[in-house]
Amino acid sequence: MGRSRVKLTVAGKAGQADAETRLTDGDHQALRLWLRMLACTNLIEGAVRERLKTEFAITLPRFDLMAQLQRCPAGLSMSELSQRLMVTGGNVTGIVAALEAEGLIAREPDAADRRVSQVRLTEAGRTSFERMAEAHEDWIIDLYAGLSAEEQADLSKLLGRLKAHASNVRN
Amino acid sequence: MGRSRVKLTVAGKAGQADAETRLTDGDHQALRLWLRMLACTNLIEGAVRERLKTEFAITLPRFDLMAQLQRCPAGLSMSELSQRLMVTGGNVTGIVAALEAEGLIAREPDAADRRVSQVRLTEAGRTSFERMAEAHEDWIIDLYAGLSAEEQADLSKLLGRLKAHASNVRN
DNA sequence: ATTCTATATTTTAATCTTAAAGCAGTTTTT
DNA sequence: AAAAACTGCTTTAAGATTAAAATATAGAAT
Repeated sequence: MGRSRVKLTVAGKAGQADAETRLTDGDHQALRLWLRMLACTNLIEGAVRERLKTEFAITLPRFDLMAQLQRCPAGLSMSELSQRLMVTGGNVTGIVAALEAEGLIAREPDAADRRVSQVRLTEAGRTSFERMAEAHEDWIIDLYAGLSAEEQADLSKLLGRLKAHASNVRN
Repeated sequence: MGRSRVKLTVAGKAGQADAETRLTDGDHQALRLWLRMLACTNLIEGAVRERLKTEFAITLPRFDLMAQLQRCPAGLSMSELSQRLMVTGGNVTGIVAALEAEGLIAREPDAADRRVSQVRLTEAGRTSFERMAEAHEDWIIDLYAGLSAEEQADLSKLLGRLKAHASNVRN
């Protein structure tokens, strides 16, 4: 992301160009639009990831998992987390293990079904998450502040229509 | 500016629900918009990944790298690829190695600077990419077909504005 | 020319991700 | 009840990704 011109010598995230940069006149409107949309999303997601890392030393997947747990103080099973996060079970296993090792979440065996683990935030996890969530929402608000409320509503509407259509485009 | 409590999730893939599904009334407009945008992007990107995999047995990163090379028949160095793809050099090293092993690209030492490798598509790579690119563009056109040309233009304009603003939101 | 600095690339260690295989426990069939 | 089928979770293998360290080469400064 457009850091300054400093030495992004070897390791840095390279370059200022984005997906859109590689377009040609011949490309179809939809393709151009797609690349622009991708560039936008990556820009915002990258900013969020970076700030979560630098300000709170946490990754986005872990933050997302904690967000689910905060909304369900009673706890969630691994399967429920998998569904809500829209990722595979194996993935949840790994992220839960990491957060548990950090003391931010805890697991308890389910009394009724011995296959199930109930996962919930610890007190430390809840406290930590609340601070992060507040900052996170502010970042998003700032990142979208270039659009007025009306423009945001328009954008939302167009995306809603796009989503509705794309969901139905099956092979 | 602490706002309402954040209830969010950022998507991954799998399952049916999407990021938007878990919003609450208290959430700020920008946050809702962001989650919707993320859901849209993930939906489309997921469809593209899946089809590249099932129809052409290739991953999206590899396809993207080949797309860069097709635009530059003279070849690109690892650094140039890194910049254009907006990923780190180490990442390019891995993807190039995989494509080279498949015979789709080739590397040649640069005559002028012995640190540099020039990478380009092989004949097989070019042929293969052309077929994939055509299908890819068709998929995108279909996925966006729920929006009229005007709506697509509106969306593009809004995203352009968003991108311009978000690029300037630096810490 | 020698040393210092910068650039190009690779390697390594982490994290995240999926698909598929495997294990353990539950439920349904027979 | 025994067998079969299903569910919840973990493990494994492969790929993508980054940051940071390591190499090798080039260019600049002394």
